[in-house]
Amino acid sequence: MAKKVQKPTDASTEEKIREAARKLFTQKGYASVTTREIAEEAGINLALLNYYFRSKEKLFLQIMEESMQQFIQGVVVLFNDENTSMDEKIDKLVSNYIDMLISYPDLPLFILSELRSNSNKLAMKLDSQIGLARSTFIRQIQEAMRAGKIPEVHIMHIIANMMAMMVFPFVASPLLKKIGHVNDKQFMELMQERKKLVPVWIKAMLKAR
Amino acid sequence: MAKKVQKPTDASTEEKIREAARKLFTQKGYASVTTREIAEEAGINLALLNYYFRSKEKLFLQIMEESMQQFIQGVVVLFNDENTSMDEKIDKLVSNYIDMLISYPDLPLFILSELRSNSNKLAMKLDSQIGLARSTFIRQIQEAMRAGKIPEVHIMHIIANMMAMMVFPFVASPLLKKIGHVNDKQFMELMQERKKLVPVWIKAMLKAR
DNA sequence: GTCTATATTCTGATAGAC
DNA sequence: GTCTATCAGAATATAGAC
Repeated sequence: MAKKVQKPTDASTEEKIREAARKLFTQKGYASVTTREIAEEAGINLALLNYYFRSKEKLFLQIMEESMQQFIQGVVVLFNDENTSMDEKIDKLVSNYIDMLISYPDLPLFILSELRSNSNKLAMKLDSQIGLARSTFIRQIQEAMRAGKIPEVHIMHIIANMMAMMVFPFVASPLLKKIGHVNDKQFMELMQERKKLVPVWIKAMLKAR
Repeated sequence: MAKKVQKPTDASTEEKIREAARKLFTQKGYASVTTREIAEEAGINLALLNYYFRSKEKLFLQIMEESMQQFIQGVVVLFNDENTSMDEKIDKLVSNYIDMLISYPDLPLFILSELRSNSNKLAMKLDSQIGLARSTFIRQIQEAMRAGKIPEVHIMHIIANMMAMMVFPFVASPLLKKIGHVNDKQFMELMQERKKLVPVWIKAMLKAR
């Protein structure tokens, strides 16, 4: 009975700030969020933010590293399983990844837009994430192409297409809701539906010529 | 011999500012751009920007209206042609739209990210654009579904999939370049390739069940 | 570790001369 | 119409007390 008695705050202050920053950055982007907002959202004082993270940018870079890992690694990890067929892998990947996106719907647009406006700051962090991804993910697909199960196209097309089918609806959600006349609840139901539909579409695409 | 003699500036000052703003906003997003930057890029003084547009936000809303029109109308206009088959429409739409995206590769990410962080300001402008889109574009597809040429799924899926295949690579270009080990030139060549590939993939997807 | 107060720079916008 | 100079407010960051 030591730790909890000493401090009335449950989650550590550092973590509270990190959580607040993650929420606001993901919702509004780096440039639109002020450090005061983050401090208020975290229920602490502005000075404390700089005490823990030294600067807005350093805090941002920490958040971005975690976010990029979540965004990219999610695609990769599942492809490391050598015991399932290509088609089974697609089923699993899509289902799990869309589940992740349903939990963090603002994640992809956040990452992609910060990657555009802050490419200089983030190039290194991106590289380290990609490094882990390249190795296993891509080899799997290229083998299937050489085996003649899939028409030969540049691997980037395949990756782009698969990511597009999973990620794009979340990136364009405000637009798609308007065009499709669906509300937030219906939209999420449609995303649930996509867990079964997208694998069918991807497999059809892969074989098309 | 009146107009050009009176003013030494070739493109009207107003247009120079608009061009500079469009360029910077699309590259970096509303919040990351300062009015001073825009003035410098336009080669004029900060005060002039406010003289012509009264405020940063008013300037932004003008740019956004034009950009959204270009982004959304491009998809729609081509679907108004009643004299071509469904498949021909897809070929034309994809080819023309990807051409547009090659000319303005930053447009989609700009619009989608501003739509997230400024949904309040932009809701009206979005509605008026969508209004024009809904009518013809969607009816065409729904007819094909009722005719049994396409499995019945929610129309939003179809729109999302088609947009995803055309737009997503441009939204995720920094990521895809890294993962696919392609440079800027190769990337654009792959986008050219997609003008022929995407229609094939879309048709395969539409028929898949 | 946490706060208040403050220094410093930046940003949007305007006043006023030409 | 275009510029210089400047204001008022906001934002990041730090100093210093507790």
